[in-house]
Amino acid sequence: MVGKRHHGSSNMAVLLQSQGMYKEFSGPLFAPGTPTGDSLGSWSLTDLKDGRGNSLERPLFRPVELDEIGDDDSGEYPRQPDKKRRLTTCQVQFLEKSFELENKLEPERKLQIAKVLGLKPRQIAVWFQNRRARWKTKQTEKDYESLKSSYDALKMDHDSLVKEKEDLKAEVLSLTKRLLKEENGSLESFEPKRLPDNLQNLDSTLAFEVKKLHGQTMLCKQEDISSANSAILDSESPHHAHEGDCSMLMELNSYSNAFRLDHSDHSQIGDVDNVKHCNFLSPEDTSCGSEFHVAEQVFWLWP
DNA sequence: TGCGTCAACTCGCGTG
DNA sequence: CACGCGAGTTGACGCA
Repeated sequence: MVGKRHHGSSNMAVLLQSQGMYKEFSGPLFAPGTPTGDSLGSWSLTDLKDGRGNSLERPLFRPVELDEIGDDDSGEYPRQPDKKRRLTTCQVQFLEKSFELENKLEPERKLQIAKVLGLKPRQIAVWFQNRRARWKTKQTEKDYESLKSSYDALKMDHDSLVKEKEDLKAEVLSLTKRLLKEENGSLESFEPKRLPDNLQNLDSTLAFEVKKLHGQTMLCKQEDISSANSAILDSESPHHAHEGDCSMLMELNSYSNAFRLDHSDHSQIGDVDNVKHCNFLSPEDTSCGSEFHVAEQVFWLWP
């Protein structure tokens, strides 16, 4: 018994010091008369506060009934009754602080805490397991809230971008139609002006790459734009429009697709798929008919 | 009395 | 194979 008392007291100091809790538990530990308190020295939890800041002067142990004390697994801890009983506020607070410091429980630490709190090591292990489960649940809730707010923000961004895109699309359509009207409705008088600088650069890059990769004469030439234009303007034969030249349209739409063509077979250039690639708007968007098909290409030819 | 919380249990799995 | 852990469940308990 003497050995036990000494052991418990020194364990307490070591445990509390090692956990940085020495100061908080520096007062007398157990209320006088607590059956197990006497064996563990004169510590108490008078410095512990409850959730409202009130001092907790309850004994660390709940009072152990005499008939609860008996043999258990280790023979060293009071036998708990079969009925479930809640841990005292002080025990929970001690465990919480211990959990804050380290949410895993090494065997030696488990024994020390069990001794300090007068509980079975098994109870400490169970408490830590349940505590980890509660922590994980809360963490999951936090993660969910965080992800949800991110999702909401992204969705708002996305929605506004979609709306902006629709507005721009409508504006393009409107301006294109207006442009055609201003040209007296005659596409014949429609002369494409010079390309924007960036597109001219792109075109020369294309030419270089075509020569380099295929060692052949460039399929599409910048100087053929005028003939391409007249072909494009032939709204009755979009297929034919690509046989002569579609350099600009191809470069704008599908750089890689253009290079995948088998240049020995020029008939592929006019394939339906390639016609699609030469459109900026989706192929499904054919509500405006061939006039719009031409108009949209003209729009991109226009500086 | 219904419901939420929590200690304790069971089961399955991973690890040394 | 013992041990510890996570996940799921059970049952006691406190409260409105």
